[in-house]
Formats: sequence, C-alpha cells, structure tokens
Amino acid sequence: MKLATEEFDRISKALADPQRREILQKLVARRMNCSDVHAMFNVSQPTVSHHLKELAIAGILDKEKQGQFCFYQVKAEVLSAYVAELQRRLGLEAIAVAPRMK
Amino acid sequence: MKLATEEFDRISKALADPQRREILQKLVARRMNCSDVHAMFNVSQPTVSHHLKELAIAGILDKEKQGQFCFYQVKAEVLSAYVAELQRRLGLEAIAVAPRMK
DNA sequence: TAAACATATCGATAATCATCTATATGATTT
DNA sequence: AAATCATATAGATGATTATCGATATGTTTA
Repeated sequence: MKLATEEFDRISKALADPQRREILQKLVARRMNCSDVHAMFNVSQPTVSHHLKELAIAGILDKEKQGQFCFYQVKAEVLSAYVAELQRRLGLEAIAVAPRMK
Repeated sequence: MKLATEEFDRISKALADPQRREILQKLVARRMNCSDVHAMFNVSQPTVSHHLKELAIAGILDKEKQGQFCFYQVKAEVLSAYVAELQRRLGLEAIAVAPRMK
C-alpha cells in the first residue's frame, strides 16, 4: 500500500496532537465506540468526536455505525504503510533478519 | 535508545509540518548549512532558521558551528528510536531498523 | 409517544504556530 | 576598519486548531 504525500502529511498531523495520539493508542488495544473513549479521558464528548473524525479523515480509523453506537477501529495496514513511508523518507532501512540455517 | 513521551511528542510535532518535513528529508540525504537549505526552498531565511531550530530542539538534528557557517545533520539513532517507539505505540510488529550506509 | 441515550455539528474562544520584515550578532574578507 | 556574508532573534500577523457549551439528529427504551 502506497501513501500519497498529502495522505502522509495528514497522518503526520493526526499523530502530532498528544490527546489524539493517546486516543489512537487506546483504539489500538481494542475497537471502541465514542462514549467508551470519552469515558477514558478528561475532555468533552464533542472534543472526542472531533479527534475521532480527524483520525478517520486521515484514514487511520475505520468508522462503523451500529444502531445508535459508532465503533471506531484502527486500520493496521494504513498505519503500517505510514511507518514504512516514514522510514523511507527518513532514510531508515528495514533490516529483515533471516532465520539461521540448521 | 528510549524516548520519553515528551520527546516522542515533540518529534511528532516536528514532523507534522510539511515544510519542515521536506527540509528534514533534504538533510537526510546530506549534511548542510542554513543557506544551502534556504537555497532549496521558497521561504525566507528566518523561516528556515526557525525550522532547523525546531528540529534540533526535538533532538533529531545535530548543530555544528564552523566559523560563520552552521551545519546541521540528522541524528539517525534518534530517528530510529522514534520510529521504533511509534511502532510500539501503534501496535505494529517491531522490526529491526538501522541507518542506511552512506 | 415521550424520555433517555449516542453521536455529530455549530459557533465561539484561546492558544499555537508558520511566516514575514527588520535587525542584531558574529565571522570573514578587502 | 569597513564592508560583506551567515545565522539568529525580535516582534507582528494571519492561519490553524484544540477545546468548550449548546444544540441538532438519530436510535433505543419505558
């Protein structure tokens, strides 16, 4: 999966706010709805909703409506693609460690 | 090398501005002084100076004064540590990373 | 159907920040 | 010593944004 520069920059921005980063980390652990997230932090419900929207727009969260609830979960492929692209731009090479022959 | 949360967040912010990210990418390719960088972009010299300072404060650039010139170069270990920490926080499989040979 | 609940949107505000011009500081050169 | 060059700082401005309270919208339950 290849990220365009605008997508890459959007994700970088989404990760740059500490509150939003913390929310994202909670969602890495498990899929949650908005009030679940809200219960974990000391910010208002609209603020949580806003951050979730930003993360979703950046493409790193999936939004799934179930009745009155709205579940969010991380899109691991996008996160992986982001990190890979970041490594490429920073000149860091991923070293694949080959299993030793026996 | 282990990054504290404040250092991690500072780096995330430093990477979040596209102009600053582009400057950083140029410095990944080679060590440069301020006017070299300035010559590559359409922003004023003070703006370049500001971005270089932010990157240095974040700990991802090394600043070395040589006479009237001031050379900046990336600190690959810090970038590696950042990416590793990012992967950890995003729940991505940590793979070994190393600075590219030059 | 009315009340309660979950989430999103609106509009406002304060803080942050990217950028500029002008200028200061310090080093080299003539 | 004066002029020139490299970089940093000061101060201002406009844009972005994190946050809030109030409210709208849509869903479930009593």
